[in-house]
Order: sequence, then C-alpha cells, then structure tokens
Amino acid sequence: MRYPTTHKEQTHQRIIDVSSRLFKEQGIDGMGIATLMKETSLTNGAFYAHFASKEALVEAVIADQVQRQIESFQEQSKDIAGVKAIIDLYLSPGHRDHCGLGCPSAALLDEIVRRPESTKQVYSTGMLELVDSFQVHFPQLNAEQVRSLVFALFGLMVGTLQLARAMSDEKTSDFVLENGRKAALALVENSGS
Amino acid sequence: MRYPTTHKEQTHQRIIDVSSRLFKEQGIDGMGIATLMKETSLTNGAFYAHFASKEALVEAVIADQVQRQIESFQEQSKDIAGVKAIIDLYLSPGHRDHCGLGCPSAALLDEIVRRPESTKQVYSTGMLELVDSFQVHFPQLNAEQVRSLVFALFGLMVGTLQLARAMSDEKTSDFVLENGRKAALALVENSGS
DNA sequence: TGTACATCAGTGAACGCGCGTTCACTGATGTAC
DNA sequence: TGTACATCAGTGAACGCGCGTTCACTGATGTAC
Repeated sequence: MRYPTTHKEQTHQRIIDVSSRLFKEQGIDGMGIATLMKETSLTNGAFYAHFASKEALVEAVIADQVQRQIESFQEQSKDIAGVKAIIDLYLSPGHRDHCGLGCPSAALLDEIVRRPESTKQVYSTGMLELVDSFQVHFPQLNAEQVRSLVFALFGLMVGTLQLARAMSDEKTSDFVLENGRKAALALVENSGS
Repeated sequence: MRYPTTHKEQTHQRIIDVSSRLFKEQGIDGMGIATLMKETSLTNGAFYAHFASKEALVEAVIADQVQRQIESFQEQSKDIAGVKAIIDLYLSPGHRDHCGLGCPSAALLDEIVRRPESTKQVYSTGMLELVDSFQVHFPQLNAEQVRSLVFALFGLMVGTLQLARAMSDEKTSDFVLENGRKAALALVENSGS
C-alpha cells in the first residue's frame, strides 16, 4: 500500500506522542523501543525508518514536550493572574497524579542531566525559550529580571512536584503540594510587580 | 579464610557506599549489579549474600544517604546562619559538578517516584526526619511552620540544582545556580525569624 | 594432639529475558513505455 | 491498455550484549571428640 503524503509524518508524530507519555511514566531508561512501538501499533523494526537512534527520539520528545508546555502556558492571560493560574494548575493533585500527561521537567529532569550533551542542549534551548515566554506576564520587568523570577519559580515548582510525588503518605504529599503552591504564589507576588 | 566478625558488615556498607555514588552518577536503572560489585572489588555472585534484591539495595542506599545528609546538615550552627551556610553549599558549583558525592534527592528524585511503594516509604520517612531536623535552626517557629518553610526551601533547592545541572551552557547554569541561591536565602530571611 | 566435620564470605559460570539495532523481505501503489 | 519496474512504510526474525538472579563450588578457619 502507498500511503498519503502526510502518513509518515503522522506516524512520526504518533511515535513522539506515545513515547512522551511512556518516558514520563516509566523513565527513559525504563522504556524500550519494542514496547514503545507496540504501544504505537507498529513493530520494532519500523522505528529506525523514523529515528536514527533512541537518543534521537529522546531529543525529539524533549523538544516537542517543552514546546507544548510553552503553548499550554500561553493559553493563560498575559498578566500576573495568568502566572497564578499556571501555578495553581502546576501544583495541583491532578498534575501530581498524572506524570504521563504532565511537565517533562518534573518527570525527567534528573535523567536529562545524565544524557549526552546534545540532548541537554535541546532541553536548555527549550527551557530558555520557555522562561523568556513569561515576559508577556511581566511588562514592567526587563528580560534579566524575568529570567531571575521564572527560573526560581520553575525550580521551586519542579522540585516541589517531585517531592509531592515521592511522598508515600497522601496527607504529607498534599501538604507539600499546597505549601509549595503558596510559596510559589508568594514568590510571584513579591516580585516588584 | 574466616573473616573478623565485623568483616561482612564492612563489606555490606562498602557496597552501599559504592552504590550510592554510582546510582547518583548513572541512575538506578543505569547501573547494574555486576558493574557495581566489580567497583566494590567483588564478583556479582556475592551480592545476594548481602541483599535480597536490587530493590533492597536501593532502599538501603536511600535510607543511608538521607541519614548522611541529615548528619552533614547538623554540622552547621543551630541558627539562621547555619541554614544560610547549608544553602550556600547546596547551590554551589562544587555540588552541581559532583552528582556522585551530592544530594540523593537532586540526583534521584524522579527515579524514586517511579520505584515501588516500599522504596518511596523509605524515602518519605527519611525526608520527614530531615525536614524536622531543621527545627533547631528556628526556635521561634513551631513544627508545622518549620515544615512549611523547609519543604518549600528544599523544593526550591532540589529543582534549581537539577535545572543548573541540565543547562548545557555554563553561563546559564551559573546564572540559575546563583539566582536560586539568592531566592533561597530570601525565602529564609522572610520567614518571620 | 590429630582428624573429621561445620561454617560462611566470596567465586564465577549459567539461567532466561529484554535491550538497541540491523536487515532481508512484503505488498500496495505509482510510473514508464 | 498492459506489463515491467521503482518506491517505500512497515514486518518480524535475528544480532550481540548486559540485565537481575541462582547455584554448585572453593578454601580458610573454627569446633567436636
């Protein structure tokens, strides 16, 4: 069968989508090509028609995930209230309980640290873009002030979400989450806005 | 050869020490029993005389690492200055550049999230003890206030260190680190102390 | 004092399994003449 | 219009390798009689 012109491109994206979820749920090292392709309803051999290696997929997934996160953040209003809405969603039980659909940084950051330089570069570039995209929420701050604030905010949110996910006791987990949410809101409120 | 009474205990601890470093450097999934035992100058078979399974080792490593971190924190003065010293050390280039010798949470937190409930329980218990150990630095705060402050502080420090480690550009990494350090110090200073 | 046996930390080969990757092949379609 | 060939997304078996785990064995020492 010949496929329509867009077919291969669609399959390519489907592999990225499925991999994003599975990597975030099971870890990059914890998810093999065969399993991943089976979940995409293909056989393992087809993988290498789409990606040169597993690492190439990892890079594609990270780039795609960070872009999607930027887009999802941009759905909020372009002011402080928008940032607060982002915080409320980020440090929510829903996000905590669904790694596979959530933030790639929270799910994969310390695995990304251990990957090759090229992969870290893809992540770094994306993260800088993400951080700078917050400029719209803070018209009164300059670029460096935005980076200052947003890197601290993101560090706090990522670390807090990971801690909340690691707590085996639900009450403690809720406390960590809600406590982190307040700290994040306070950080933004005291940012000279 | 018969060994002295303490010999096996020493070997047991040596496996934990070597594993702590290697897990933090390469990830838990990224480090196999054979490699790990070779680094301890033993053969792979000896492992199961010391641990029932890899997961049992993971639990032992996490418990041990968190205790050691508590002890290292306790070397600082029992006041706000002590907390500031901890922040300065935690968010320093030295800590960033040596995962294997550093904080187990920063190196392994999102892998811990994906491990069995029993392992998360070991981590949770240790972390609560760690957080509560900060009470000595804040005599004017009650237990819940200390947990509020220290969970936020730890979330910020862990997330920031991970972000700094993931940045491929050194200047950006330095910025993230130094910026996070200031944010952490500000968090502690504004804590009604 | 001498000998037979128990103890036990560690050895190293082997188990089945899943990993990332390769490759000869399939089969439906488009193109050339 | 009919036939031979090119294209190409996907198939599925196979590659060598390292994984976690098991187990019969070694060999130095202690103990019983």
